Amino acid sequence: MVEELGEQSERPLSITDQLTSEYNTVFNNKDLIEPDTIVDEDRIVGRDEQLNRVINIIKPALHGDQPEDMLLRGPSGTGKTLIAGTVATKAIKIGASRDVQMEFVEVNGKHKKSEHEAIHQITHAFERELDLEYTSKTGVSTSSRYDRLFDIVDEYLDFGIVILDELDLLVGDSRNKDEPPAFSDILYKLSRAKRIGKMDSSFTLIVTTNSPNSLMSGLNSRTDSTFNPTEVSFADYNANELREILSHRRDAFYEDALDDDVIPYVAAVAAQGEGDARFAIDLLREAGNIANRREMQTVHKSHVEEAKNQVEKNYVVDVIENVSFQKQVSLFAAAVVNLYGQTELGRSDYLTEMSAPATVAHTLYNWITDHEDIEQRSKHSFLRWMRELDTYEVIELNRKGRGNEMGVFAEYIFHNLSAEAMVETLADKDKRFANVLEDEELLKSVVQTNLKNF
DNA sequence: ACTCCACTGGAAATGAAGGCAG
DNA sequence: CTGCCTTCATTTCCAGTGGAGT
Repeated sequence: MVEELGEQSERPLSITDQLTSEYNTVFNNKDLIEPDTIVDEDRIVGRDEQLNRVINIIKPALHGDQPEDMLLRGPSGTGKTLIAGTVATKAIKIGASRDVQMEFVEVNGKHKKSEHEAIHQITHAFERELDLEYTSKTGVSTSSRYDRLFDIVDEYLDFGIVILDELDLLVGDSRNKDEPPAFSDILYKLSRAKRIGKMDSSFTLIVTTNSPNSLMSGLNSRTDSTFNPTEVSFADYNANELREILSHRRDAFYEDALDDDVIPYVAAVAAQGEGDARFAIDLLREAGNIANRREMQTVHKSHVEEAKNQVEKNYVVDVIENVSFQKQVSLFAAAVVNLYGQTELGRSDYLTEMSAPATVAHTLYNWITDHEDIEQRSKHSFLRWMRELDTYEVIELNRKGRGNEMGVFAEYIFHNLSAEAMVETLADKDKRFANVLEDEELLKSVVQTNLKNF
């Protein structure tokens, strides 16, 4: 606690000076283009049909009837979560004015590892919304987590809305193939609780997914018979819709802070990719940030061009920051090998430049963990983590051969975020990484010796 | 087609953390 | 406090895989 205060370093300008200096921004209301903002209904574009359907499905809740569960399907950034969240928020407001106690919570399957964790998160979110005392996560069976959840809904709510975002990603422990994925159990237990009438009150499930097929085929037969959602499809936005979406959020910026061609350009760039509205909005915001940093009054097309890189980088940085410490160490080791090993890497025929061979990266992992007194895990774990980071597209993993009867090896390539940026990001985040970098010459020679011996 | 070897991937085992009952 | 239980991360064991040169 006390340590946090001790970190102040000397600054050229006093804090007061800096805080009171002229504030230059192109943003009038930045909230409008923050990722998680739930916007007014009139800012929702090109999704009239979906909006109507979701509204009609939720509506019975306001009259004491049980709404259908919903499955919102479509690629990412097509407004699924936005619409679910917006309608839920509105419904809660209306409910409150009619003395119907409602609440909604949202969990994203992407960030959850297991059934237990997901249920805990839902329970925890309700506890927070309702100002209840938090109950602990570990040391308690999953089924008692469910019970706590049902108790809360029963006791404090007339109706709950649970949004399960990107649920197909919540596969849980994939060790046993015969076991259904985690989301199957979650859906089964939640929808069963309603049907069986465990509670006086009830809730509805809104599931969103990019790949409805893998979701529905992952359900086992029990779940299948209890979970029968109404499906609503969402398609990619086209450039026109993206343009309109962005125009509706134009007032995030000051009147003349946007060049005329900025919004069409952002829309075109985003439509070229995936038709992902989130990406479009991130891009617009980042372009604004860049203009601000340059202390310019207006955002230009060229800022968007620059922002493109930044946004893609941010996605990777976001992943590395949310990954466990051991995985960060592994990544750091691989990045260091890549960064300091260039000369050696270029020398060999079977090594790609800008890569790091797994074996050497692992040796460095061991070296770093020794050096910084970090707990050391097995090679197997190291390899698994790196594979995992490959599936997150943080790095690219290639399998290569070493030549005659020398076997194959894996090499890690840094595409989306350069090894240098990766090392910097991590060194920024944790002192121990920065420590390792201090002795640059030593580190360099360790890397190169190991590459030579490889 | 074969060989070598580092990696892969599944399954089972182990160990740690932490709440709960007695 | 002790023994027990659940979940989760990691380790251990083991049977493949596959790149590339012969």
